[in-house]
Amino acid sequence: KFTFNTVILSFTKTKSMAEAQKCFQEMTELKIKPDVVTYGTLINGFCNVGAVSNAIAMFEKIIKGGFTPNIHTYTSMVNALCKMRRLDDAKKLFHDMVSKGYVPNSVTYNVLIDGYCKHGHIDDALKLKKLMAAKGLKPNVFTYCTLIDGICKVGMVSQAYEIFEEMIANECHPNIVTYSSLINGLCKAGKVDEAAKIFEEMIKQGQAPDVFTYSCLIDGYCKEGMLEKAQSLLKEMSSKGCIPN
RNA sequence: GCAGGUAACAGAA
Repeated sequence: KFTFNTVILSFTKTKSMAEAQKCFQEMTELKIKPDVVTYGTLINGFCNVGAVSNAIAMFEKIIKGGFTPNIHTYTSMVNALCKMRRLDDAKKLFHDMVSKGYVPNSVTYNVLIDGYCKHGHIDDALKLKKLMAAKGLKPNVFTYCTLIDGICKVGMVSQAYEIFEEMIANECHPNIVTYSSLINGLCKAGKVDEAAKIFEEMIKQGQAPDVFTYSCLIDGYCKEGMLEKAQSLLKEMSSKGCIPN
């Protein structure tokens, strides 16, 4: 069973859902009982290729079959619905889940926070962050990255920066995604100089910029017409072993 | 038989 689960997971990671399903079938033919992980892996796999209807079908099938989903299963489904822009359905499932006695963990909150952010519902996202804190779940790097990106994207870069400061004050260490999101936000707001400062800061903090980080800043410089800066960054990234794509 | 190992969240163009 563990072997099959691992193989199925590999197929879902390479987005080969046909292979994953074949593997699942093979496993049942061998009378090996799929478990909650097997179903969870498949559901998440379907979600990641945008086949949310397959995910929902499988979710309903296992429930009808008397199988008990766990928090991972629900979280995957909530995430899928959010990514499909079906925020209301996602919220509904979240509440169903809670009313059935499941306790959302930080990933569950994070996916819903991301859903709210991607819809521009920043107030609701922040409320959810408060709620998770009230439940004793500390916002983590994912929570902060999600919020910083979301808040930047509704054009409230200075508020995003406040969240960034809050995360540092709460001893949650910014990572490459945090810095890149903030740099992107600042660049898109035309604040390339500030973005460059954050870029320096991240290096000072021992976080090596990657292709995403460089792309954000290079794009920022280009859009401001600062082409020399853009070119020197392009050179710099190659010299630091970060291959431009 | 027991224990352990497997699945869910964030960034650019």
